[in-house]
Amino acid sequence: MNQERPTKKTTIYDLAALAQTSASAVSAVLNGTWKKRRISSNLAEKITQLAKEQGYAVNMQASLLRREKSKIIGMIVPKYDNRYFGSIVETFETMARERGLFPIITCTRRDPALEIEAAQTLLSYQVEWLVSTGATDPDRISDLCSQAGARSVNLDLPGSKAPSIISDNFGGAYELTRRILANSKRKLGSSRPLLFIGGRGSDHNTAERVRGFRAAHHDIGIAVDDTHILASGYAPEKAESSLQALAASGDPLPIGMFVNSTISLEGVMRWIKRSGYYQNRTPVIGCFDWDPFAALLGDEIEMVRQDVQGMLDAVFNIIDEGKTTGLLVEIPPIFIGAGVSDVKEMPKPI
Amino acid sequence: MNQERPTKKTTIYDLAALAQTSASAVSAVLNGTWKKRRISSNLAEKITQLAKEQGYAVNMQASLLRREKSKIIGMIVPKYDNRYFGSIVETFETMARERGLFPIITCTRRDPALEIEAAQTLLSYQVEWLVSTGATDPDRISDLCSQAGARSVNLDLPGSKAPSIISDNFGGAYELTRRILANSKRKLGSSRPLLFIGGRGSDHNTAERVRGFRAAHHDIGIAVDDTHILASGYAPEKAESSLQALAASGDPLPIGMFVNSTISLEGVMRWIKRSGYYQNRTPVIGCFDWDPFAALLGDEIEMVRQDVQGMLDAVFNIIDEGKTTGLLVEIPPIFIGAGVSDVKEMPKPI
DNA sequence: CAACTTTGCTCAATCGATGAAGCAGATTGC
DNA sequence: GCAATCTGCTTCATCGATTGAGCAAAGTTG
Repeated sequence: MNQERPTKKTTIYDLAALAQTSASAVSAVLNGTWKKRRISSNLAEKITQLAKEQGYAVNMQASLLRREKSKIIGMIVPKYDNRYFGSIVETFETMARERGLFPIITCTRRDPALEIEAAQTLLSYQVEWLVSTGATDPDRISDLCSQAGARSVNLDLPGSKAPSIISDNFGGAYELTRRILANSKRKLGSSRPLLFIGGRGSDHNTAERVRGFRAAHHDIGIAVDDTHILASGYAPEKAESSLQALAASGDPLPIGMFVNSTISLEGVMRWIKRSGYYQNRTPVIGCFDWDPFAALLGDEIEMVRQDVQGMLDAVFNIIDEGKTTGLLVEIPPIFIGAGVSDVKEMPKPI
Repeated sequence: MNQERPTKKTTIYDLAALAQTSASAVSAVLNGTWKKRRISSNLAEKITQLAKEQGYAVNMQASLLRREKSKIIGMIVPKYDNRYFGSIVETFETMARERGLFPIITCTRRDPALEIEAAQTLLSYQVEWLVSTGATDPDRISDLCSQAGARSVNLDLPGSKAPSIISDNFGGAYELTRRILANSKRKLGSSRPLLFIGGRGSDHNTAERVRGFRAAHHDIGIAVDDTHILASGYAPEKAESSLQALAASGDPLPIGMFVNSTISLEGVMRWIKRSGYYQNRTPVIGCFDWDPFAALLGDEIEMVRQDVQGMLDAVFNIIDEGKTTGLLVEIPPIFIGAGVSDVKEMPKPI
């Protein structure tokens, strides 16, 4: 069954020859404009039949070259190794397809140089829109896009040169902190300040979450210990070594933690298990992100789930309307399991 | 900063006009063939400079139309919602790029119709190779590919019309079962048959794993209870409801389980927690797949990690060599944490 | 200095699909 | 019965990049 297959691809010219007609008739039939172009349904049927037999597939390169719109939408994503990005990508693909757009996704492994290169490649493929997810330098990408006549949208991390859709990091962190503090009080009788761990202090999201974290402490009159804000990176190892270092300093660790992502949580849980620091009583933990297994890891892990569907609804809303103003949309994250939350200062999107 | 941007894209003709030269000189300079084509480095520099200033990006559609090879490689993947597929996709992208290939990945959400449609779309984009990961009907896809003059490779689930790379499901399941049985004996004193849960009985991988599961039982002289093989699907809910149904039947559940994937494990863990069936003593569990949080879920979860890097090395080995014979390569999975394993009957790949 | 070679470029065809324009032949209107 | 309209196609230019062929000018050789 595996002959050497130099099978030259069937083109509309081949089909035209077979059907004794012209290439343009074939083209019209196969792209659905044949009624408009007054091709008889007789010929249409014949051509369709032949195309099926020959396993004809349009050459997109040729087709797109001729058309004005590519109907291609690109996405840049940092990693595929957690549920958040996985879900973003899967939802994005589905929603793009629903709109007749062809999604091309590219993973840049948090490498700034690769982000730029990937953006350029996607632009070469004539994407009409480029969604930069968690990009280090979204404005640079927006510039490239506008040079190439493509539109861009930022997701997860905001930029100033394109519409940006992000989680309400401040509001979410405020509420999450409030809950961890409440759990901690319930469990231990008194309210004590929490540890903040994970993320990069320099990025917008982490900064906003730290702000929410501080605000929640402030509002119930607890002082935050600045040495207990450990935003040293996203990798699990970073979280592990930060905890290790802090524990080694002799400073007693807080019994409650705000973990900035599931990736960091991985490191935190591993350290807790390995170090035995907390012995049998595990700390009260909250995580700004969600993972099904992490959610099962003990009773006191409070998780905020970012509203991926909501965020992508907002992204495609912008795309559908063709907006390009630099607006910032904040989507409230979802608190799972627990009852109704009365988050204050949580601005409604749009 | 957001003018209405009808910015027509810069073409080689625009650059040619600006540089007072011909389009073909511009083309030669920008695609690196200018030495071969005897363009002076003077002109080359001038054109390069202009291209940079104008933010020129080659139009891939035009370029690919003219070329013979597209250098595009497609991948079809069922889901992005677990570490296994996430890691496959990320590794695949990296390895493709290393080879100067442009990866296009598409997610089909385990929908057979979407698989075919996606394959066709990718072929329209002139992919040279198509890697079908976990496809329901890989042979159908191989047929489409060979009609279109593209090559195909199957990953994770085997087919008969293209080279297939899969985990050594039999060997892995045999060893995993052996370990669960050993753990169970250590914990409970006696060896009792396990429960097999998750996956689709009809798919190759599940069938092979059941075979390994049976063989391991057989080899230590324990009979497998056929009603304890629950391969009712991949979704977490399927696992949950199967367990619920089995428990409701009055039949006491085994105290050891072979869970066929992390997705199923999600349902299993949820059911165990919700139902309270096992009360405080959790069953001895093994999972044919790996997840960092699941690995932290208790002490007795034995996990096999599929060797993604090894599998993709094999995939690209085939691609690099241009092989098309229908060989089947089985890659041994990795047992983590535990010491050296003495798996018998584990055939070496290739 | 005539005959070659080399240098540095341009011309024009081409890839496959698309769609505006046009052209026969059939049909309708008055 | 002749113009106007309609039907059902075909012709051809076009999208942007690539590349074989070719050409003029400069340089080399004997």
